[in-house]
Amino acid sequence: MFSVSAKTQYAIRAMSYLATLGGRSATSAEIASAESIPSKYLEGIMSLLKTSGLVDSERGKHGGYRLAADPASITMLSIVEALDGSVKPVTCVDAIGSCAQGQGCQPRKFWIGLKDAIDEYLGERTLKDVTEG
Amino acid sequence: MFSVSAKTQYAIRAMSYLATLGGRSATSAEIASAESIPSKYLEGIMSLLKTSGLVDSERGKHGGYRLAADPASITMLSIVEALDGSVKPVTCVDAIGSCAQGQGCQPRKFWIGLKDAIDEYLGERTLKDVTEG
DNA sequence: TATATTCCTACCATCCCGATAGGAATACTG
DNA sequence: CAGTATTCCTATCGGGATGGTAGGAATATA
Repeated sequence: MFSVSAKTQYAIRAMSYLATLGGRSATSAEIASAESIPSKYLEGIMSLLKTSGLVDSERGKHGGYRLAADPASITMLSIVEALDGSVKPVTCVDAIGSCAQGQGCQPRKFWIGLKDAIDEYLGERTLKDVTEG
Repeated sequence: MFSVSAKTQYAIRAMSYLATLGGRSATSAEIASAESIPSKYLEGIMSLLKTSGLVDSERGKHGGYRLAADPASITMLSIVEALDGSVKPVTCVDAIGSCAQGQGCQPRKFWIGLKDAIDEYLGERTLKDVTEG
């Protein structure tokens, strides 16, 4: 359980690849080829990364993608959230007044604690940590 | 992302309900009614809990389910694993030699670390913690 | 104008999941 | 033994998410 979508795994590999380029930009096709990711599928992923501000893009000839920030300042949490949304074990974790049990709901506290644990782990590792040995 | 299946949430509620009975047994139908869980669906869930040794069951008239252990010694991890399997963000976390990158694969270490963080959180809370206020 | 790229929309196939149905096995009760 | 209440097993189904494809519009360069 708690498996990570292919989309997110692809995104991490794409980001890692960009991190190795030292600021140079790469086209979606180049990344797809280098990382063995379905080319057309990756296009959509790169768009999501763009929307979230994790990469910058340029269109037209000689266009492509580059990291929008230093690998050391891009958290894994930001990548994961860009594709699959925020960590939410159960739907009520962010619905403040929605719990019929009120603010003392113990299960809800339990799930929020899990979310916090995951967010903390993902938030304190960066793309640099995962990319470099 | 990382949402918990309805099956697991149902299971936790069913286990919580059993925990309130102080050792008395309850039928699947009673639990379903008390917790507003689809009755037939819950039957299958109880079977899984039985297989995992979390509950004991008796068939026939006056049959039913009871907790197999004290709520304080049933970890949330054991419940979650009974239904959705072990925490496995990516498939390679437990495939020792399967990583083409060898033992130094950094992404794999990252995912294993996430698994460990989740397992630790779930492993150190018990049914008692979640059931009681 | 030609070409290479991002970007947008629609579509499709497949799998997973929540849920239902029906009935077999089992155990108690009179 | 007959009836009944239960667990347990197997099959099925509909819907939604997911991985992946297709085609083309917008945009930039040469």
